[in-house]
Amino acid sequence: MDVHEVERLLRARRCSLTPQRRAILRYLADNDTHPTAADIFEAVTADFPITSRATVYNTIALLRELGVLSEVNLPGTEARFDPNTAPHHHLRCVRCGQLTDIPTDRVRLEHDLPGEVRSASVLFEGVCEGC
Amino acid sequence: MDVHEVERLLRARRCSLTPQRRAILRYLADNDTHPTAADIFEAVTADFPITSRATVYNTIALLRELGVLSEVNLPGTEARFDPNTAPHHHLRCVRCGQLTDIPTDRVRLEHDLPGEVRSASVLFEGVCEGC
DNA sequence: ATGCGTGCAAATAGTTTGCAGCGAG
DNA sequence: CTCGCTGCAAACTATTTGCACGCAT
Repeated sequence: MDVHEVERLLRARRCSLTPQRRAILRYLADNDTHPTAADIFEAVTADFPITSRATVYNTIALLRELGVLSEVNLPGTEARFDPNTAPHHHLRCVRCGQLTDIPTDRVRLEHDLPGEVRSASVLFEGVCEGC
Repeated sequence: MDVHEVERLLRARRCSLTPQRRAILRYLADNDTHPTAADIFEAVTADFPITSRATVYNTIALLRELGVLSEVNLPGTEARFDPNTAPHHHLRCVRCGQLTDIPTDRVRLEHDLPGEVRSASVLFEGVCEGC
């Protein structure tokens, strides 16, 4: 996620570039840790102290509308967010719980589904390299 | 999900076969609609009126422990449950929102991930046959 | 009989909303 | 200056928990 591109998109929409939004963008840019809303709130509060949960949720919703943030849901966990909106897959480590992005070129996927299939994402479960 | 097999598993664990649990099992058996906890509560209440949400959640947790029920999480929706615990994939229709099971033999999946990969499930997004 | 499972209600967690005032453009 | 954005707090939704009683075994 490129901060400047997002700022451009926000301006095009006549949305304000408030300090809170900047702080959230700064935290999310190139963040591959799949933070929860609470993670974002905590990090942004440390950066720009006066920020409320509501603003974090509002901004998440806005970024999702702009198509620069995607939501990842896994069984048994809260929603997580991913500034990487290019198609990619995920590996969840069954040992440490960490979620890792997997580029599409490391996976070959074929199917014979009828109709129009627009996208496909794979969730792998296994042991990650760190474990 | 076979009701009789589950009842056997429950007995093996010395768990009671209460009317509420039977009603829940009856509803879930061969149910491919991926119901939410609220769907289950509603359906079971119609079948066996005296059932509380807590019992539905307790039973869901129990069935998950037994490995006969799996949880499916999609962005922007509550948790859904699937009595089909064999490996399979999903197709979410972008038009009607419906979630359909896709058998593994309709998909070919290869990857070069290091380490031990135990399972992989694909979420397709597209237009389903009905639409 | 005896203990697990139940309903109920309250607690908790995550998220959304209403509103008045502030601040970005 | 003006309207969108914010913080706050309350509302809401989904889920979990504590407890006393009742029912399956």
